[in-house]
Amino acid sequence: MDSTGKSKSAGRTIAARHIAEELGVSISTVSRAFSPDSQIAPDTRHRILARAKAIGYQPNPFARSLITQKTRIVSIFISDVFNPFFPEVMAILTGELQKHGLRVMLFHVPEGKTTDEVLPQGMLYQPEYIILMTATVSFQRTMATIDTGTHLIFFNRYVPETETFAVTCDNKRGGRDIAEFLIETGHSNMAYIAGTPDATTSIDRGHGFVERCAEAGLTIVRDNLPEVFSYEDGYAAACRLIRAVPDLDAIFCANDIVAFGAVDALRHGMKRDVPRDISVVGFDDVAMAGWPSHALTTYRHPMRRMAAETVRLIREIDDNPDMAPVHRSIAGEMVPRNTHRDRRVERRPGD
Amino acid sequence: MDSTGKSKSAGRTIAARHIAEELGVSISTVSRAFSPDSQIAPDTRHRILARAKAIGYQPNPFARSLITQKTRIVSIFISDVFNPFFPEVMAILTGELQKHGLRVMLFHVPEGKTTDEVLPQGMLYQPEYIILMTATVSFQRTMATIDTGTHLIFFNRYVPETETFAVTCDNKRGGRDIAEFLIETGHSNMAYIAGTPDATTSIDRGHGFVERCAEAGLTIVRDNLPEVFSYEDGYAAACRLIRAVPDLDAIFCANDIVAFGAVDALRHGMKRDVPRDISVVGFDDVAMAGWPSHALTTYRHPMRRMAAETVRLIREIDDNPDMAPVHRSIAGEMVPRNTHRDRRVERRPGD
DNA sequence: AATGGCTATGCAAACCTTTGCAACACGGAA
DNA sequence: TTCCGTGTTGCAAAGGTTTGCATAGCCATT
Repeated sequence: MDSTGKSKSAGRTIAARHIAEELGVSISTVSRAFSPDSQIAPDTRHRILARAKAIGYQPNPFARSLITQKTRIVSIFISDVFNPFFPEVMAILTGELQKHGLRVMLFHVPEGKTTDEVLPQGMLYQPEYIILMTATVSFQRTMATIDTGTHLIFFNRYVPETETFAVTCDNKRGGRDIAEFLIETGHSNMAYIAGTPDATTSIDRGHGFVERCAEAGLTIVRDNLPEVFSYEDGYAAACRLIRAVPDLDAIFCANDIVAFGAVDALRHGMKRDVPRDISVVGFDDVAMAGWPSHALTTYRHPMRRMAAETVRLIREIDDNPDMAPVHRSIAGEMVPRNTHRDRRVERRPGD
Repeated sequence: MDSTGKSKSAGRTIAARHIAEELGVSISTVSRAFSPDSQIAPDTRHRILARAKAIGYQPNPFARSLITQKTRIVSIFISDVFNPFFPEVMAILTGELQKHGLRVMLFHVPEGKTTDEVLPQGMLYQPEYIILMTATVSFQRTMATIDTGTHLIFFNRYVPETETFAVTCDNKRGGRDIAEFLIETGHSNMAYIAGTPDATTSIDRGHGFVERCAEAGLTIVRDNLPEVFSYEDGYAAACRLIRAVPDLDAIFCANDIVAFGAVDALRHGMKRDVPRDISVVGFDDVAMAGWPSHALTTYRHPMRRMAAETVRLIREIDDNPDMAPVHRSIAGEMVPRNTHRDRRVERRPGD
């Protein structure tokens, strides 16, 4: 009997039922042993938990979330545009969330598609949180998602018009700090190499930089890259700038990769001495910025703190689901290395 | 009536029931509309699917997998040791799997823990596939996992003793190719800077390299790094090697990052001219290996093809679940740039 | 001794789906 | 007309859990 199809690896999953039978209690009691603030005799709970551990039982999360409507899932949306800290961010995010009983599901938004198109797929699993590392999400979809009770958190970007949760680097402040630094060290003829014009990160860095320069009475040259942030783009942009304004004394680049391109362009392509003739400052402080071969003066992106902050934010929302959306922007810090030079000494040797 | 607690955002989830009521059919029929080879009148299916699309209904994956025992989930385990292709690999893996209706869950194995300890957490979701990018998994746990019917796939590493699915770079072949290349270009006094001795990748690269050199009658110096692969390790190791064997004419490094360290050590620390005095070859071909500032001669890691191959493998297993474990190792290719030099010309100018 | 209150447990409904089996309608063949 | 086969649909069980309500036991109070 039992005919066919039932024979393969019989009884694969262990359910609460098994423990209940073994210990002569009801399924409900087993269930209660696993919810901390349930009414159950300490001794009973202990016996159940011990037995569960022995045979490796844990409540089935699917069945559980089917009834509780709480999935403990956070969906992270990524796209092809990667930041250099991606591995660390993923490790921190996944590791910390996991520590607090949350699971990470990953969704990819391919080149030609918008986040709006992929979002419904992720929503099927009714995640409690969605972390968006992609840019392309519309106002309408954002609102529709929030309506379902899922909390949307923008990571390293934000949608200016809407009121949503966001954790970003304080890019404007960063731009200001860099301007401050360059002004303090005696620069007066500066340029900014921006990234893609729609990236809020690049825009804000530029804003801060220009703003602070303006306060000091300086105007700066700008070069808007047509495409994404890349080494080659930085190389080309630096060449263009030097041809247009030969007596530039500093270039601020929207990120380190672009800065590496710029430094190499100046040194090899345009035969300038960095930092003697001209200073270059990046943004991010990627690992190799610290290597002796580059020793890039840059601004440290608080990516790890942002990841940690995101987890903290999620826990706060967990405790208070009706919390109003907040935008946490986190400051980084100047990392002076060897691609800038203090030009004040030339003018005021006695200072 | 309805007293309390029931009022918040009523009827959030839309279920098959709703469509059934609207269209005057049973829930079963709605369900059948979504399984392609189910007996249902084409017209009925059409009506249901149309209505579903209109109100945005899709079968609840939790309830579905509760009964079908098929979760369509693949769990990926990562740790803190990252390869430089991590972002791309994740994008390819997630994107492709998603295309085929599979979902990716991410699990992190923290520094002090072994994969064995975290694996049970991931198993709770009964993934159909597990992709392991971490090293620390025991034979015993491996077998226990396979017993549950979950397919274990090692990515970029493998457990030599066990018979499991694995997709790796053909590291031995790579080592041989590099040896071949250096011998061909007239090198005869070579060294190898290995990574951590337990990493199969590093071991196999070394094996292949040494083996091919031995065939040519050459013995090589080896330097085993005490710690993980890093720029600093490469720097230190190169210094050690040069002090021990001053007339070295080539160093093969277990990866590009180490190679960058070695190049910088030779150039700045040990005052050697690379490639005039000594050649350095890396392994991976990370993005910056191609930048003019480095122009590293290296070996291209077929990481993208490996990711694609992993997806293909999963689809094959999908079609034939009893498939015997296979180890797919994928070859890369030499990428000659400017950190090596053809030394034959010095000896046989007329050749 | 009887009652009240409290704690610990069990029952059963609910969450949403899939699927074997039964029923039903319908058309064609005998 | 009756019967049978075919194609379509519904019923109900199953999957594993959580939780409101009811019950049972126990101790303490009057």
